[in-house]
Amino acid sequence: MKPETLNFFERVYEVAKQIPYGRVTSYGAIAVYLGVERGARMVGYAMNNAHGKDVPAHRVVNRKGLLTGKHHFEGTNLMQQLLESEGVEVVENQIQNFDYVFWNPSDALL
DNA sequence: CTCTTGACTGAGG
DNA sequence: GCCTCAGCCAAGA
Repeated sequence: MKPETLNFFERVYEVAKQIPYGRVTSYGAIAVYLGVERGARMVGYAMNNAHGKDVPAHRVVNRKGLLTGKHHFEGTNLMQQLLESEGVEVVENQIQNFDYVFWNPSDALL
């Protein structure tokens, strides 16, 4: 697999798929890992297109650990349920102990 | 080609 | 710590 040949979206998917169980990361972290430090929004944009793929989009939140993309999931709290089923505590769309469950691709895939 | 729209982020008040 | 503003890049109309 040559990431350079993959489309931006596909690269985002590859990173998202590598997020460990029970962990989460941010759009910005993925963007930085992809070399597009200013492309955090593009990551979210890609996630929108990730629907229907094997991409754990529920493990990707904004830098505050807020489930800003929950409205893109079915129902009103599916995203939160998925996270809690993995052991991630979520209250009011806000991930608890965010620093603890946060997974930095640039650090893990170093 | 130009304009709008975001699942974002960092800086400033 | 919260709110607002502006920059950011890609895709679609």
